[in-house]
Amino acid sequence: MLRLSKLADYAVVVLTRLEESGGAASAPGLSVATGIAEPTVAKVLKTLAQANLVIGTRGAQGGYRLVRPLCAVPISEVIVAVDGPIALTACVDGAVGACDAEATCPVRGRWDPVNDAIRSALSAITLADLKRPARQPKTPSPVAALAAE
Amino acid sequence: MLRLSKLADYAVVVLTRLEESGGAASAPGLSVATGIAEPTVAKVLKTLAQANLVIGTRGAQGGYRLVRPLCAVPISEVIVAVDGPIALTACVDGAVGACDAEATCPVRGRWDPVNDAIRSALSAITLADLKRPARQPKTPSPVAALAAE
DNA sequence: CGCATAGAGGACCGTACTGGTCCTGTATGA
DNA sequence: TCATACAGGACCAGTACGGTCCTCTATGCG
Repeated sequence: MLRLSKLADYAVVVLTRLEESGGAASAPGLSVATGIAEPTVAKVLKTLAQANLVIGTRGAQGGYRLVRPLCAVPISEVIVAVDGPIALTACVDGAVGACDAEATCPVRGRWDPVNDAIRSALSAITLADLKRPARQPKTPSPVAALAAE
Repeated sequence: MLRLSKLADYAVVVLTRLEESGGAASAPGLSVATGIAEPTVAKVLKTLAQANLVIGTRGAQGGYRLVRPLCAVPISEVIVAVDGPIALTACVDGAVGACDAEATCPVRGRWDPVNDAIRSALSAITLADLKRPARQPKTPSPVAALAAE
């Protein structure tokens, strides 16, 4: 189904909520705000912190705050942070040994353009583009431009 | 990891091999040609037949043949045939009830542009684009155009 | 100074999905 | 008439993911 992991979905939700909370909030607070279980929210935030998308401060009155505004965060970055590198198949970047039929594989290493296309498509969309209303965006988003082809 | 199913990978391999065999071959024949186990090849071909990407003829001397040349088959079609609709998350096309936090979800239904972007990116690449050499394509592929943005 | 809060970083387990095989039925050519 | 090959399932095992929990560290407040 070409599915994205739920964690990545949660990450987007949490980050969006984080900005709505003024750019800073705690994991328990975000849990009640989003309806996502607290341990899960914490897990997502910890992952995002490792990717430097948020910064966590410990102690009482601690919490997480956004490093960049959502409009400066492409979803590709979130996906990479949570799900790892974007690669549709194992046969990427000339990886050797990942596929047992390397010798006979007729599409050897040719998924790369596909991966690149998806990467660039995801890089063109920022988290701000996923936010609620934005009914009539003044400037047509790159998404629309891509879809129009 | 945003992974594609192996079956879809196999499908591309099998279809490519099918064209190299003159557009027609049997499942056992494709199995030995690709190195993929015969039951798996059969499964993939059955799926592709349901999607009208190949046509199977029964009986001795039977087999499968391509309906369209590879250059007329976007990979998106193969992926949809094997893996189902391309949708990164459950919250697609305004599906209701799929997400238990619909009420509070701040990105409700906003993954759609992402899905569209990926769909269009995958639609712009045909199976012919994945074939072996094609080192210096005369006409820059749409993939390159997308990546250049 | 001590305690409550909150993040960091793991380990851990159940489930659901995928990959892969196999079985039965049907069609067709030699 | 039989061997071949597709059609359409059911079926099983391995794995990866989602989700929870535990321990440790840091920090603000009473």
